[in-house]
Amino acid sequence: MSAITQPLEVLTVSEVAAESGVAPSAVRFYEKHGVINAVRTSGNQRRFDESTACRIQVAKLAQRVGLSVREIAELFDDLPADPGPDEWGAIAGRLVIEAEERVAQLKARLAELGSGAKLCEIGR
Amino acid sequence: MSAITQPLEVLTVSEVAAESGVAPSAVRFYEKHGVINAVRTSGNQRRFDESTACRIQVAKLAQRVGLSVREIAELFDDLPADPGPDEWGAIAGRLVIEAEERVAQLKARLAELGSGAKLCEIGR
DNA sequence: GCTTGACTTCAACATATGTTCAACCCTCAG
DNA sequence: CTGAGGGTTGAACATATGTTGAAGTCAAGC
Repeated sequence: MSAITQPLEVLTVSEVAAESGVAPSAVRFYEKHGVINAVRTSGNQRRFDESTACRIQVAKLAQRVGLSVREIAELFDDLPADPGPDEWGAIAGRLVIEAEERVAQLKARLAELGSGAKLCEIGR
Repeated sequence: MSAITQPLEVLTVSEVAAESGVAPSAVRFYEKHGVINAVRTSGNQRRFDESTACRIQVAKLAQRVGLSVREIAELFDDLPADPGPDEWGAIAGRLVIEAEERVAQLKARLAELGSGAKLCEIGR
């Protein structure tokens, strides 16, 4: 089994930043907080794999629906390096579920506020 | 037409805080940023109307789905003092729409990321 | 093997969202 | 009218999410 071990982690901070549309400082920030992962060269420079820009783009979407960086890092916790479409799909699914749950909770609590006439009286 | 002008703005900071489940400092923060409105007594103390606690509770829900305090203040911009159920309903509706729009955008962009195989490859 | 451009860390700054504290002021029940 | 309890402002602190800049190191093409 000669599985060729290709250089999977090859992108620099700037490359990832350009690919994902954020500043290099943000790339370092996301690594520090576990949203993305890097290996280091012998000279201590970060190298990222191809999936990194995708993680960042998903992270930005997640922030928009209310997830914190910590929550996003947790979401990605069991995402392997170089994930396949199936693994990405699972993460995306979980993110959508979480977002929909928040909206469902929003609706439910708004309804509560409206019915428990005492506190508030939203729509009826 | 002797419309009795009842004391509509009568609650103190602490009362609103207790009613809405946040700290008094947060109540002052929300007033400062236009999420809630106060009138002042002759001695310069804040007085809020009964709808204030409701605004705050809705604001907390809105934050959970990704709206900033500024966005929430804008949402409440055309909410009158002492709003009726109809006005509350309109605000609640707009908030739900906004939240659902964000989730829809999340789904759409996740789909884009998955289809434009070049960038990412989420689920297929 | 150099030089130049990119990378490193660390600290300071910036904004958003609050909390805490000190010093002072108002309100209202008795 | 007075005093206790709560309100006021402002500054400092705290956390989250980044950006900027300085001082020094690495990488890679010539």
